[in-house]
Amino acid sequence: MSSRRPTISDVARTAGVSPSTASVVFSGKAAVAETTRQRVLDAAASLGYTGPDPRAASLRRGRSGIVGVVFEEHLGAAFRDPVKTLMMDGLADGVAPLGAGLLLLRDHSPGGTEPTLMTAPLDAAVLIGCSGMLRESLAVVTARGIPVVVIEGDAGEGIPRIALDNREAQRQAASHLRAHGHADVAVVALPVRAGWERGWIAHDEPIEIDVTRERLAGARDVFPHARIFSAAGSFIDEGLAAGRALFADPSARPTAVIAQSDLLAAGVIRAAEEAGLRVPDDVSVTGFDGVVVDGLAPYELTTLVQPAVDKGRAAGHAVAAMLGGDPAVSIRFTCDFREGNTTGPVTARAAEQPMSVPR
Amino acid sequence: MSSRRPTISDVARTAGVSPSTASVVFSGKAAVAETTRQRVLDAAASLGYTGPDPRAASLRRGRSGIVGVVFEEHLGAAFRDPVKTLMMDGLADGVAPLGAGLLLLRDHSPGGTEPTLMTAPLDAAVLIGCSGMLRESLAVVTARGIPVVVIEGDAGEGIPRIALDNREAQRQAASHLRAHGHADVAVVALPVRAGWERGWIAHDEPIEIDVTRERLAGARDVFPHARIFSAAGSFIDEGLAAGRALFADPSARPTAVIAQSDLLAAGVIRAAEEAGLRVPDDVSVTGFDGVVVDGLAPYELTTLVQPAVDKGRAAGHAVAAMLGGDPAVSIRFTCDFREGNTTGPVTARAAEQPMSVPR
DNA sequence: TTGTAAGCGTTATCAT
DNA sequence: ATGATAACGCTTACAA
Repeated sequence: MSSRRPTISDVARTAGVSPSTASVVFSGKAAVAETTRQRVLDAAASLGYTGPDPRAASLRRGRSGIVGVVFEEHLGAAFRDPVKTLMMDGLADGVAPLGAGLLLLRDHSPGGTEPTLMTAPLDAAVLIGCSGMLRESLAVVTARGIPVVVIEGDAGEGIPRIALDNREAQRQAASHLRAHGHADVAVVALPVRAGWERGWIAHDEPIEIDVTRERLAGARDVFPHARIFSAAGSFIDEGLAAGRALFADPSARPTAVIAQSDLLAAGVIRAAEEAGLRVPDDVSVTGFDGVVVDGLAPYELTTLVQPAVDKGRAAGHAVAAMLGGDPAVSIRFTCDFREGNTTGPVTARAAEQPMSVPR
Repeated sequence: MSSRRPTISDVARTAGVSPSTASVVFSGKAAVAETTRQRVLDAAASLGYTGPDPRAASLRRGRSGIVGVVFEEHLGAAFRDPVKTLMMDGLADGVAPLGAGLLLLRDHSPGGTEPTLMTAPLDAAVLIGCSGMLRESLAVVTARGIPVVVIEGDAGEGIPRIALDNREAQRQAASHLRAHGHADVAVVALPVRAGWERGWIAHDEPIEIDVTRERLAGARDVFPHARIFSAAGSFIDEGLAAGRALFADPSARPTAVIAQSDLLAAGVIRAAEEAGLRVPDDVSVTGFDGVVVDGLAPYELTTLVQPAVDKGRAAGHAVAAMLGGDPAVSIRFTCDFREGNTTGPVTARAAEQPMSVPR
């Protein structure tokens, strides 16, 4: 009907009050006489005014109520990872007090039209991992005074991080295996770098991804010579493929496998079953993350439970604090070792097999 | 150093040009002499200006470059569903030409501070499902002229929908089973309503969730008397539990199971194995969705492949079209029947078993 | 190719 | 409790 959408001024005029009064009616930031209030509301209703335009409000306020979440990967891939999903949950919680929503951002925008760290109206940003490409945009964002927090990654300089005791935690699992008498242990690792194809890796292979490197270091603290098969991602099928590689040669089977994620561990277990091995009697398997692996029952993984939700929540709190003017703080979370039924002592049958030769 | 962040006017002044020229340098919307351009860029660099403030730009332009995605559930739960994940992928694609990003929004805001359909600076909104609670906010949003599209749900009135031929598709799978001689078929259904606990349902049970009801109707078109076990969600473990219920009584085992999702089907298969039944020799199983079920190999589900990515993309296109002033269009997608290795003819051994009695 | 000018719709501040 | 005023920072006709 009307040529343009009504504004708060229109409402004010109709109600016979000033724009500031009308504004206050909608924001509730100050007391308004009930009769006035009602008059404004009626005017709004009659004009079809549905409340302040968030765009204008955010300009004036200097806040958009939006927190950007930046992923390194394709969005679809990111959400297949249960740990990331849990983190998102925590993050949503953590920024809730801020009244903020989460804007999904991809690291690299091929088309160029997508919103980026630089073009989106963000109040703050949370990076999940931090590859090289991102560093550049990061400089821009911090220059603009937008708080940034990095989860599982290093953005250098004074950017607060939400970290995990990956190495120490993984060492715990390894020690657990050693205490059970395991000596011939293999590692099924997360990817070595972006775009990695699955395969065995040499002992001096440079590992670009922080999480992979740290967890591997923990395993090597206990088993320096463990063979390492690096998967192409944290998926059950990748673990299955890795497990097949591990168990292919009956004369060189490890008695235990340290998987760097629960999904990989689940795949390894499946490969073991396929090879006629029983878990944990013939081979012990440890995971990492402590997520619920759909369909893994009746197994209960021996794993490191990481506080994924808390990590997300902490990131949310961190940006909230920074927005409030408080100094940025890095936090390091700790994993809990949880013994399930996928690890056990080396048995006669397992030990009977010829030891595999490292390398 | 400076008391406030530099604006484009500051840059213009420093460069000795007008604000509009500086603006154009950053937006690239018009030709600028190279020397002028460089002068502006230098000025920006010297002032530490990192580009136009997106908030101001969005007010002026009337576009924020943000599309809201509204979920009924907890974010974490939503992303555990591979179909939703795929849809998000398609959606991200679909809104890309718009240059828009996706803002995650939850249906229900317990705290009350969360951004909502009404308070977020959205150009458009996509609802995944549409529960009652949402209807109200919807009115507000549409009143404001913000385009809205609903995927898998009914928002009433003239709100465009992205739908699926659930009933017809499910009927195809059922017919396939009948053609193979199956007569004693059970259905493992998606939840009957929000908050549903798994269990058998009576034939007159009212089913509140559209998808569940439609797919069930398709199955009943062929097998009116099929017993129905409704799971609490689309998860492998739910399918496993359902399968156990189905196979518990050896004297009342169905020769085929119609699962309303691939994840449920995967669980049913696992339950079958657990019960010592071979798939498809002893029991045939069909799924729905056509997603890759991590860890299901070597089975390949007989299923209905739904174009999940396309659905998302279509939703993106739809809002893009609406933003362009074109009329809203509802789209109905079609599933493809795909025969895998989880269905087959009724065998002597399966038929040998006593038929189960419906009800 | 560059400049001028007029908002975009709201809210914070300060008076009254 | 209400109102007047002045930004918030930018973009885009239109004019030069």
